Formats: sequence, structure tokens, C-alpha cells
Amino acid sequence: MNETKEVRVRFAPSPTGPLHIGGVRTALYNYLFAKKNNGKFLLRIEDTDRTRFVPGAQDYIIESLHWCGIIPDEGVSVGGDCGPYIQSERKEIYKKYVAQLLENGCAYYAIDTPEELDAMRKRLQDEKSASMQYDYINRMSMRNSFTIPKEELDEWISSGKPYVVRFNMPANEELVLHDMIRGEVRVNTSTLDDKVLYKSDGMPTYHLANIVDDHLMRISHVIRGEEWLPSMPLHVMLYRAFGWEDSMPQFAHLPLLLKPDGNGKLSKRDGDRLGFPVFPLRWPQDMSQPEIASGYRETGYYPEAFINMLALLGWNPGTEQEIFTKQELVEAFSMDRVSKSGAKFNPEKAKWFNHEYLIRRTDAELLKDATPYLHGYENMYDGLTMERICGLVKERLHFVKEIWEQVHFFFEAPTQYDEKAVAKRWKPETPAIMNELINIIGEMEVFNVESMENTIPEWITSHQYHSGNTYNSIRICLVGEAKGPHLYDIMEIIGRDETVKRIRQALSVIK
RNA sequence: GGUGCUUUCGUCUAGUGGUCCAGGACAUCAGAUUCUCAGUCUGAGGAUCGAGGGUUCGAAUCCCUCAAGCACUACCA
Repeated sequence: MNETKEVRVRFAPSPTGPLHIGGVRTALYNYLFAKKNNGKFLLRIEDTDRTRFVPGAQDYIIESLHWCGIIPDEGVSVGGDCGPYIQSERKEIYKKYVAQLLENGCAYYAIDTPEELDAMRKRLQDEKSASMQYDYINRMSMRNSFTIPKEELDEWISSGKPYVVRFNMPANEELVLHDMIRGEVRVNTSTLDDKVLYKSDGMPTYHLANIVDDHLMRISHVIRGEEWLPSMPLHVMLYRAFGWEDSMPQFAHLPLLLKPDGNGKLSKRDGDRLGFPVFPLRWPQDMSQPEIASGYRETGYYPEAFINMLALLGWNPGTEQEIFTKQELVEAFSMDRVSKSGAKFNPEKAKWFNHEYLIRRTDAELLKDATPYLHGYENMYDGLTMERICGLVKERLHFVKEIWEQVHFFFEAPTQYDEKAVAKRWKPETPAIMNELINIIGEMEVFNVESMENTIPEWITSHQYHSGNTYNSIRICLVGEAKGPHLYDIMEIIGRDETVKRIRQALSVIK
């Protein structure tokens, strides 16, 4: 293949529903490969199956890629000089190419009904035939160009009766194919069948449309999921049939994403079953609809963390680096470091990635991210203090949306006190000690972390109070339970008056 | 059933004939951080490199056989 050819790759999903993370990863690898090689990334919609068309799916796909930062250079919603990029709008184009194959004998007409096809398969199964498909042997007992006189067939077709066009797969040719990830793949064409290229509804099948479009759109590399590996021989034969073998793209078949438990490829159902999203965005998108499947965006993932996690599922840089910006991924990416075997998706590690991205946010950025989750308290303190609160708790978070449970006590006094903590720490002498503390707080000239460090430990040791019980009792008064950041930080932020108020409140409630 | 692909710690993986009685990350467990929880740091356990045979002075790495898993096997993509 021509090495100097411009790199042009495409992501070509079907709008049959939401894109799942396997699809996003395929798009990502295409994107990374394109950018790494100064090439173009195209988005094409393969909607040749009208019966499976799902309204909204196309917009969902576009929005998902956009959220991930996987932006097409060309294609649907972007434009370009190889359009249209929606296959149903290219119907007329395919007609012309089918005619070419019919003419040169690489394809033929078939008029078997679905019932006849079922009967054939059943018959072959009953006979325990080695071949169970519509191939060079079995086509001779079916209704097609090989078995029906030309005039009769022409008559059938010109009278508007249904027909399909099948590929004329030759017998016994040894094919040696090359895959960028798997190396050589050898297949004998006798094991292949005569795939339908053109359906009775006047639409091409995936195979035909795919080859024609990839050729017309000057695609240099076909990077897709491993489920397509079995049809690579057909596709290569199709390039040959058209006489396009010289400009044929290189193929790379990506390993599958497997479900976290058990075996098999990750499916749309696994998310609900195992409690993690399998979709980038929730589906359906329409917020008035009940949520059917959750999305990474709505769960609180940063898109950068999401694609970082996805990139490492089936590819590795060969170094020990795990956290990559998108630009770093582009620079590090190479197809020969993509693994061959399927990868089980690990939801725990996905969360870890988000945590890593979260702690890298500055306090100011985090405050911005967290504002929707602060229940209207985002301006309760000055900006710097608000940022400080975020900084104090950020390492405890996997997702920004979890922030309220870590910070609520900065904004609202506790209304109840954790029974276990009280039972463990609140002793008969505690009320007296707390009253003493109120006095000490009142006498402090300034009320901040430093002044507390200078007075409170000394007060505790000089009276020989039990430090664990004392500190935790204060914490119970302020927070309501034995949790949270350092006590002095909490006290300084909520302030002297609020601190005293909360201790008094606790004294009146805890018996 | 047929065809193809794959096979290193629970999981993702490094490893392309000696430096590997196999390294890292997530998860797990333990210790430290003496106000808590979380986090962080340190450490530990965890892989007979799918099995068997061969080549070689030497194999996770090369060859053969087998097994298992997965994918495909539609007028779906």
C-alpha cells in the first residue's frame, strides 16, 4: 500500500441506539491514529438498515463524540468534499457500483424468498452438511443467475419483483490478509459465503456500502472492532472485484471490550446489572423521559478521565505512565502497542482515573465544578474560603457530585449526632469540658488555626483530659459525627460564633 | 456444526532467547501518619507465564499438538 498516502480514517456507527463505550473507544483510537499521523478523522453514519433506525441516535453519537473531545475533521455535521456522509443519502451511488459488479461477473442476482432461505439452512443442518451457507456449492440448488435462464430472470426483475444481489465468492483461493494488529490472517475462500450486497429494498448492505464509501472517501486505514475480522476477507475480495486493490486501506481490528464478570463482550445490559455506565451520555437524552441507561457524563466523569481510561483499555504506551492529556495520548499512540486479546472492563479503575483527574484540578476549578452541588451555599463565604473548603476535601472525592456529603457541615449545623460516635466519645465529664472550651474560645484574641494550635492542645494536656475523647467530642458538636478534615480548619472557617453556637446546641441535645 | 481470533497476578498490562525463581497499575490486606473518617506514604500477599511435547547451554519469549474462551456464521451493522 502506498506509504505516502494521506492518513484518513473514519468512525462509522449505525444510528440504532446509543453508542456504547466500545464504540467510543473505537472512535478514540481512530482519532488518535489520525492525529498522530497528521491525518483526518471522518464521521460517517451507516444507516442502510431502515428497520433498525432509532430517532435521536445520530445526534446522540455526535454529542457523545463532542463531549469526549473526539471531534471529526470531516463528515456528518462538519461537511467535506466526499459527502454526503449519511449512507441513506448515497443510495444512487451504490446502484452504479452494484451494476459494475454484476457486469464483470463478481456478483449475481438471487430471488430466493426468506422462507426458501430458511428451508435451505434447515435442510443443510439436517444433512449435517459441512457447509451451512449460501456458497459456491449450495447456490446451485437455489434460485439465482446460476440456475435460472437469463431471459426468465430479466423478466422477473424488470417486472419489479423482489431480488437481491449476491457476491460471487470464488472457490478455493488462498487469501493471505494483513492486519496491523494481528499480522497475517489466512483464509480459504471456499469457507466464505455469497453475501448479499444489495437488498430487495434497494439499499446496499453494510459490506457494499462500506467498501464503496471507504474508497470514495479515500480512507487509508480501517480501524474497527474485532467483530469485523471475519468479514475482512469479503471486503478484500470486494476491493479486488472493483479493481481497487492498489488503493485498498490497511486494516486494524481492535480487541473487544469484555464484561467485568463472566465472559462475553460488554453489552448494553451490563451497565444496569453491574451498576456502572456503559454509555458516554445518559440515554435517552430527552430529560422528560425516564432514564433508561446512565451515562459517564451524568455520573460525574470528566471527559478527559473517561477517554484516558478508555485509551488504556487495549493499548499501553510501553512506559509506566498512566495519566495522559489528550495531546499526550496523541503523541504516544501507536497501533503496534494495541493488544490482541479482549479487555475486561474494570469499573473500579475507571473511578480511580476520575479521582486522579479530580485531585489535579486547582481549588478554584474544583469550586466551579462543585457549585451545582453546593445547594445554593456557593457564596456563603468569600471566594478564597470557598476554594479552601474545596481543597480541604478534594482528595476524598471520586466525583465532584459527592462533595456535599464532605462539606455540608461548613454550611449547616448538624441536626443530629451520630449515636455510635457519641457512645464512644461523649463521657459524663464532657459537658463540663465543652463549657470550658467555650470560655477558652471566647478569650482567644484571634480565632484561627494558628491560635488554636497554640491554646487548645496545651489546655487539654494541662488538665490531663483524654485527647481522643475531647477532640472527637468537639467534632461531634461541629460536624455531627466522627468524620471530616482537621478540626481547626473547620472551626476557623465556620468562625468563632458559629463554633460556640454549635457546641451549645450539642450540649442541649446530647444527653 | 463450520471459519477465524485469542490465552502472563482477581482485573488492565510490561515482557520479542539469558539482566524475569516475571515488573507496574487498580483492587485486597498490614503498618505509619498518635482528634476522627478519608487520603497520603511504606510494605505484603497474589501469575506452576492455558496444558503437553520439542528446539536450545538457556524459553513467558521459537516450533508442534491439544484445550479453553471469544467473535462471526441475517436481505443487522
